[in-house]
Amino acid sequence: MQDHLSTTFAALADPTRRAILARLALGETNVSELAEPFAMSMPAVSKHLKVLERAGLIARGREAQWRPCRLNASPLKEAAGWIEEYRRFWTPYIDALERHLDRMKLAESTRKASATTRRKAAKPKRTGIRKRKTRSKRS
Amino acid sequence: MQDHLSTTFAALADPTRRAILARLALGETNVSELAEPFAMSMPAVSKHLKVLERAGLIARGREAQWRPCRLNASPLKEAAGWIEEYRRFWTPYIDALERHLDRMKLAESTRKASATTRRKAAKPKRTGIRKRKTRSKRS
DNA sequence: CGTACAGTAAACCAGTCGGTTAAATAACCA
DNA sequence: TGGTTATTTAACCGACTGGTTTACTGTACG
Repeated sequence: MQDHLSTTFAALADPTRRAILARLALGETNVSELAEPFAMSMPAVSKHLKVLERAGLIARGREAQWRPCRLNASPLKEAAGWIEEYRRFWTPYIDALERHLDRMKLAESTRKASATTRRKAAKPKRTGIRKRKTRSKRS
Repeated sequence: MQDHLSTTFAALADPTRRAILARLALGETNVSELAEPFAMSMPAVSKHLKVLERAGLIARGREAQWRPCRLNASPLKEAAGWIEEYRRFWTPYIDALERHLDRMKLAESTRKASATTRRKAAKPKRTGIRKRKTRSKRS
């Protein structure tokens, strides 16, 4: 796993690890207390913590025989930044407007496209996607 | 992979798939055009698309022999919502303030903790984490 | 000192992931 | 009809994941 973003998202792609982060948002604790709510062995939790640590999402210290864990949210900033780029696509009004404009622009470009040199391979004729109705199988 | 959030984050945890989403943010295309920038076979891209589709991040239609793909960002909304809960932990001022208050509260609670019945197993004495200095190996 | 406790490491296992090649499906085109 | 193009499916592979059990390392404490 090369890039920061990938390790961050991979670390977040597990409900146990997200729950651990949620717990750590309440303050630092040791491993046993983190493990307590989960129906799994300590080594399993220890592995999850290692994943979170390698993703930079937690920091671990030493306090006698305990290893206090603390949340470090800075990788989340990067992740949030990446996702944020797509906000306009889920903000309904913007999305609808955008698609409308897109369609307009397309209509216009196709109107004068007859004479244009064909670019790249196979720009499909773009009649739209039919909103999932025609997906055959895959119930 | 049970929950929505996990499948979404898992789908995002791959640079190829994020690049595909980035491409789709520019408008819908077919599979060949999506595959073009990547040094991998078509079936590999097809699998990535299937992952994205199962995560609800793209919708696929049919246009003759082409399968136009379109971005569907709504799962990102949920993901952004989850991450957003942690914003205060990476906003520096808020974070510092919060940790300060946390330390105050702790100092106070430990001051009157001598008489308290010991709760749960091993609440560590919480002298802090020493910011990664003592992590022994793991260069 | 020895014992109990907190946590990690090692070895193992089944299942998933990201990729491959080869073959199948589907639609167009001559 | 048969060929070309776009895409998916199938079978396979090596690597990684998420879990287990068992054994080890520290540290505290009686």
